Amino acid sequence: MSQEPHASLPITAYALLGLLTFGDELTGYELKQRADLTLRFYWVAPATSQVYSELARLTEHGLVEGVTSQGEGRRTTVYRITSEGQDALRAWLDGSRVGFPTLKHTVLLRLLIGHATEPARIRAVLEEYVDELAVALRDLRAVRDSLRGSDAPGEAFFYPSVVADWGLDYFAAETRHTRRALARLSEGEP
Amino acid sequence: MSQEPHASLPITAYALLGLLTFGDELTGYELKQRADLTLRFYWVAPATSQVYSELARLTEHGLVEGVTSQGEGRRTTVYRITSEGQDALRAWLDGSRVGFPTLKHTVLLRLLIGHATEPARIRAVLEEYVDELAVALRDLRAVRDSLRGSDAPGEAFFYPSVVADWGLDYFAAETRHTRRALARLSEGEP
DNA sequence: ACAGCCATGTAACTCGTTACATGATTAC
DNA sequence: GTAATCATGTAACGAGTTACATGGCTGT
Repeated sequence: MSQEPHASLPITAYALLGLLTFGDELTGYELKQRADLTLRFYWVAPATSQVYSELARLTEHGLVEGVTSQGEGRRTTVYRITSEGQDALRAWLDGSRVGFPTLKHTVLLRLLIGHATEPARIRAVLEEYVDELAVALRDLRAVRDSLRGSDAPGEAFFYPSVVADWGLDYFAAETRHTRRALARLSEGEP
Repeated sequence: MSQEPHASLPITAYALLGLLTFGDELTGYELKQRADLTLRFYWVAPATSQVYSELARLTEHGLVEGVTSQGEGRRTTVYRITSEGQDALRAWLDGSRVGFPTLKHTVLLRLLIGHATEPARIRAVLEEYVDELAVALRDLRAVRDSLRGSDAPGEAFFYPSVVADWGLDYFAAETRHTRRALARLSEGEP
């Protein structure tokens, strides 16, 4: 049970809590997999160890409860969100300042100081990024497709599908921006 | 002088080092301002204390050197990049894996678990984001405009101008994506 | 039998933040 | 004279990572 009702958690804790609101109970391991699948595009892919420590803290606060099954074999704990957890999540969504997204864009950072190396190297960096964007697009498209069937307004995966489509648009836009920068770099030299 | 030539620094150290490659010498305070002005859009706006501690470390490694002027009044230290620093920066640009950008998108995170609160709240979050994007666009446009005059290929601010234009495209795209999501949310309800 | 995945953690460490402290200089 | 800005840090802390340890289960 939660002693401190107003203890503020890191956003990642709410992110993990949010992943538990889609109707199923998950082990730490599964939660990590789910985070890797979807959350990584918009937030982070937390380390396995962090998933477990965050789950421990959420349990302490009573926002999550785990059922441990100790057969003779492997010990596993399945977590589900509690109603206090639902309340806390909603309070976070409703009450906290939104804040501007943070971008840690290693490609743009390199481009910014491009004059410190050869133009060919910068072009190579941008081309590598285009390739990686294609991979990300493919992965995210697979996720998006897996939501079909319950992505209509009111259905379970409506919001995730809106987010996935946003992500697809985002990667497509990034690809265009990268191509535009490459064209700009070619202006100077043949 | 650097004892360990291969001690790997955090990326933020290279980012700050990169800000010192535009031909001028800066105090820690000025470096922080410059980071707030441009770096924050693509990387981070490091805390003041981190700027100073990072400068101390860069100095230890011999990548930067500071000249302290102790008049009778205020003590100030102006930093410039050394040739070892130039080499290290170039080695980082050329040698390290690029890596995919990391997005910590609080808006998308909230949208992902939108079903945990009222639709009206989610719409409000998105509209707030559109407003903040407008501010960011205005700020970045001012930066971009300040580069005019030396933004042609080969000139001092060519790369920064490419980056700034990319950023402007990015914020414009984000605005479109947010509007699209808002439209999607309105499909369900009148 | 052995590799690879499932499952759960601990320990040490770094990055980066907030809060705080100090004092000089400039603008009104 | 006083508020804002310039300028430089220290201390405590928290988030998150990497490396490591342990062992059961599954497919070939």
